[in-house]
Amino acid sequence: MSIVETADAEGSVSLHQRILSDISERIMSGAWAPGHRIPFEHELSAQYNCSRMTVNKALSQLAKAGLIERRRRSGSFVRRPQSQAAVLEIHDIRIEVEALGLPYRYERVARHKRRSSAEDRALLELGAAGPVLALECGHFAGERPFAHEQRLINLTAVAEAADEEFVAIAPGPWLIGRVPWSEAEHRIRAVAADRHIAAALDIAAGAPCLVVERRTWSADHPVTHVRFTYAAESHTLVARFTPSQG
Amino acid sequence: MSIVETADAEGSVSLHQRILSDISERIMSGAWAPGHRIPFEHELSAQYNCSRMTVNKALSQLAKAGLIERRRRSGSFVRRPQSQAAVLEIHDIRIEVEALGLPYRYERVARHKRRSSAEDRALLELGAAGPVLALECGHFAGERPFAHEQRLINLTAVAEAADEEFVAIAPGPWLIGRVPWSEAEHRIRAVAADRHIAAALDIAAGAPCLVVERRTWSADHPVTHVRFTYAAESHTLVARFTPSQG
DNA sequence: ATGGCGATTATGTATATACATATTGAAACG
DNA sequence: CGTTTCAATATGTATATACATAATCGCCAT
Repeated sequence: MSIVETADAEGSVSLHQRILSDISERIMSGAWAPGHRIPFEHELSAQYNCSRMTVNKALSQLAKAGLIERRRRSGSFVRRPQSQAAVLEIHDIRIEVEALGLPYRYERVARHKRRSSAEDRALLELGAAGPVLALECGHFAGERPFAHEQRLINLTAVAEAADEEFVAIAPGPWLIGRVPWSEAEHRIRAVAADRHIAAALDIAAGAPCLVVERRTWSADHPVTHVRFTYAAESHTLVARFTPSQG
Repeated sequence: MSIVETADAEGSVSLHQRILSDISERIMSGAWAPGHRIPFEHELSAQYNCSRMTVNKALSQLAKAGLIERRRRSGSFVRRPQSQAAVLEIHDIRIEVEALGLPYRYERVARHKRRSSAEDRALLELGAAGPVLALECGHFAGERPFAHEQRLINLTAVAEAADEEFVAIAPGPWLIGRVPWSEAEHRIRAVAADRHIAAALDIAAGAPCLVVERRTWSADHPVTHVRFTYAAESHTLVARFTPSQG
């Protein structure tokens, strides 16, 4: 999320947004270095000839975005960037494939309904035993395998999934829109392909693969755990930067 | 950035924040599904017995966070989640290592000052030729190699780097705080270790590695390009979720 | 010196009010 | 019947005002 929304498209930006982008620019350009005290609210309201509330709106947003730190009685200060946070966009695989200009094909490989094993519960971070749906799917770009999907769905949280075959539709798009998620966690790592994955992706066993695992919660209930495995050549994750706090 | 900042620690939350978290919870839990019209500002201000401005503050934040969409004359509606965006925190390697409870060691392997080659310019997305500093560094966790760093610094943008040996301090921490960055781009992928990397990380050639590349700009000038290579077992990137707009 | 205390100051939150703006629905008109 | 116009409505922005809260400075007494 960019802080300054519709940056000077024309002259039709609100005052507090102009104040925000003015200050934000001075920080980004380095004119106001970390630690620098930016003008007090009453000074800015005099400069811009507006009320303190308007300035306050701009500065509050800058503080929430982590660009400045506000201290009562002392003023507002440019923050030192702490941890770099990048926004990683994780799209539906169909969209990723089609962005490459290749035809997308989906295939359901396997589907098992079972009582959750200890391993299932570990993956889903599930406390008690209950029914789960285990799925294995292939995603293709043209003729080549693009990604292999191994997914667990917590049927206690998403009972309707038990009646879905997932032949015509992939579980990802099926879940999106049906289940409101509140939280998710991604783990990204490199692995060597085991025999199973090697066969699925049509690569040599031991070849490097990128693994993206996602665990999703909805209102504190585990919903799904999915592991996507990509052959090394086929995929690069791109993350754009956000100047955020630490 | 979580939308509800200090969620009900005690009763000491501001009213607009309570309104925000009330609504946010109803959306997250699915009680208010995508497309649902949430109460008008004047209705909420009656419910909470507060002014419309207070409600407006809460709803504006929800809109900016992408949870709701506001339409003049029609009201505010729960948005359908579009693209999933996760926040990827990329820390300094020292911090990552120490988080594992292992002693951290840094080592500068090589340092070359040169006129930028065509490859350098491609990596930095640099237009004209100019001096660059090429660095190669090792990061160790205990006795084991943890990550290998290959870095280019654009000396046109960061002239002072020419006088730094980078023996005592790693280029990452050196650059942070000295150069205000405004933008960065990350590329994450899996590769097979070539002989050079294999030797540096003390792994077999062809073994899978996680590569994180980062390109950084400051006020539209390319500053640095860095490639971190991790042995597969040593590292997993963790990304937390943000319910963001698309 | 030093420890406490009150005054000062900047931010944090909330209010009532005002007018602008976009959009919709209905009435008026050709 | 279709089009234009207009009023109603919800949000968007800005104001002046008020009081709360936290942090700091300086004064004063010990």
